[in-house]
Amino acid sequence: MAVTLKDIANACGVSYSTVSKALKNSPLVTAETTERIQQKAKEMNYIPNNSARSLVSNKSQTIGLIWPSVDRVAVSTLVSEINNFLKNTGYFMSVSIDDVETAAHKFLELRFDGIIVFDEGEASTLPSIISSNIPVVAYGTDRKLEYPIVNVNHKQAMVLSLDDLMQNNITNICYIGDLNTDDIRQIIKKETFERYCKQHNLEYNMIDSKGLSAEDTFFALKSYLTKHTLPEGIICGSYDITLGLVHTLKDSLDQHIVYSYDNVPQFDHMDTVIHSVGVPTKKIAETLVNILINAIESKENHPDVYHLEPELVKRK
Amino acid sequence: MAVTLKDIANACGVSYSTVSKALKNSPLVTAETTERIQQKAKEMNYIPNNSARSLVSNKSQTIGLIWPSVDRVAVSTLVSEINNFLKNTGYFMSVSIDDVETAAHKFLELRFDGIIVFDEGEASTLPSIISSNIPVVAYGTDRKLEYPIVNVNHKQAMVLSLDDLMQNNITNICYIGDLNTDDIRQIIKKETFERYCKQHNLEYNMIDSKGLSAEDTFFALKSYLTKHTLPEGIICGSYDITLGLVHTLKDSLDQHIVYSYDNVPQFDHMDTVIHSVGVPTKKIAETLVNILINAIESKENHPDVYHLEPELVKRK
DNA sequence: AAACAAAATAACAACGTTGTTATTTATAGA
DNA sequence: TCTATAAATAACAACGTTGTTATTTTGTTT
Repeated sequence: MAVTLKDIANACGVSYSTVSKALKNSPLVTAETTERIQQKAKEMNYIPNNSARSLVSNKSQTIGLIWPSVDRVAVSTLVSEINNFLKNTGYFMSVSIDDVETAAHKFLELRFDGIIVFDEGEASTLPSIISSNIPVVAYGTDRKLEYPIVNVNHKQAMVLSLDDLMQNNITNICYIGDLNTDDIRQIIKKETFERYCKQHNLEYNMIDSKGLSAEDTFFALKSYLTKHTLPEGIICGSYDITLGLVHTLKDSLDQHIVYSYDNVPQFDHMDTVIHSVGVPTKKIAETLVNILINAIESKENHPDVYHLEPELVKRK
Repeated sequence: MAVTLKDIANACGVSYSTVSKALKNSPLVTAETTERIQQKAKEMNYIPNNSARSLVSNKSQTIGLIWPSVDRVAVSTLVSEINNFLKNTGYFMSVSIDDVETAAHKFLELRFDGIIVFDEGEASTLPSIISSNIPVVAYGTDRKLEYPIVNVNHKQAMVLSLDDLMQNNITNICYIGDLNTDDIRQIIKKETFERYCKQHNLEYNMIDSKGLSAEDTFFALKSYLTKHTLPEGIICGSYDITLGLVHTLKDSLDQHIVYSYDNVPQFDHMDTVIHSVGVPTKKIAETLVNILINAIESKENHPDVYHLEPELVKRK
């Protein structure tokens, strides 16, 4: 059985409430006894019981992150950064790869202090019962929810890429992305691309990557290329889709000018020149964490939509 | 404030202990009142408090998984499978991407029921204080620890590949893997390869991928190929390393016969022919979960070493 | 209708903490 | 030495559950 405050109290000949205070360096306990108690606690390998703590203080110092699509490479970078920021703020991050509803429900049972969820459209919307019981922040798209959402302005990212293509007089272009999906982020990319092209009378087409993974894209492109060719200018809907493109085109990639969504550090180390648009991963992570911690500490959860402006990073 | 048993009791005009029993479908409460109470509980959006439960029952129905290297693709498949098996057994999986010691300590504070840890050598060994307080199972290598460890027999996997190469009369071979590391799994691969080649008088060399990621491998190979060429037979130390090789060789890959560690489903969908050796991911996940759940329910944690035998999957 | 057993529900202690209140001990001033 | 005060420590209630024990209600038998 695990060591409790009472065990330490007995070993030290004091009451357990004194032990509790001593371990928290309370000024109510003399320095001398504090020292003695802490010494003993370490010696006995005392590990505080978070359940008991949480019960009385309503705090667990833990944040739940809901990440149903573990296999996406681009996202793992973001998850890593979020973990770093949370750690600096004194919170522990617990990740669930279950579906949004299951994960959120369990996080509530565990009385975690907050939830970060990757919003991927209707399917991942948290019921209001949940969001009214615990601070939630979503990373996602343009829509308004019952909790704050950090939006990386996919529209503007698309416009940045297209403006740059126009400036380089490349008018024969395509967009490769997940075209048939509920994921609003993907819908926005597609629609912005189409609207822009029509407005500027550009020659364009859109290629369905049939999914968001590199693998999906690889197969989709392989089949597409048996009948068609790719235009000079290419915009890819995500880092993983870009990987799929690179894998498909191989050596002939340098005949194209490629722009990719997701401003992840990986692009800097690639051997092929690929421009990228997006908000730097660190910036996204920092924003998500700040909003959530603020909501927890102020006990106010405003369902605001935060817009982070993307940057175009051009590479040589 | 969250709804408690007391709130439901008041709303129903019964005592809270009756509510507790009713929600657990205890035969001590009449079917009629059980129905009425469950109805009300749902209506009031009651969410049980795991902290209170855990305090009295010493169970959290939650398993902690320690996964410090989120960026490895091959591992994410395994993590996914583990989650599935745990869910079927009635446990929730909470993932931490913190370092082993930090994560394990927090899992203990949270009074989780068990821990799964990816053993990557000395640096990831759990102190005995921890393993004596909670059932632990490791996924890793050949060594004996204070808790059970599932070993995928990397030695045998290497022998399988080499035997197959010999049978095909390919005697000019190389191994691509992480050569300078503490990770015992990598050391075993390297040493087994070397010993086998010497014993059979094979012409061989070993190429350092300088890391375990596809990216690391890509750069290492790029630089290696400026001075050398690759032999016909190639054995890659992991799925990610193989990805790096594929990315580097591109079209000239079919001049080689490639064997890769990690028996992940991804290989089946690749366009290039790559043989793979390893224990199927599902098998590993199932074994890990079974051992852990057994240890939890029997309250006995034998520090056994489990050997899973790898399979060679040849592709056309 | 009284006596009893069985069924249903209520009351209570415990789990390991924290924060508040009560008690003991030490320190000082007269 | 005795009181007044401050400092140190102890005792206690509370958090939301579960499982055990106590009490009330219902039904049956005579």
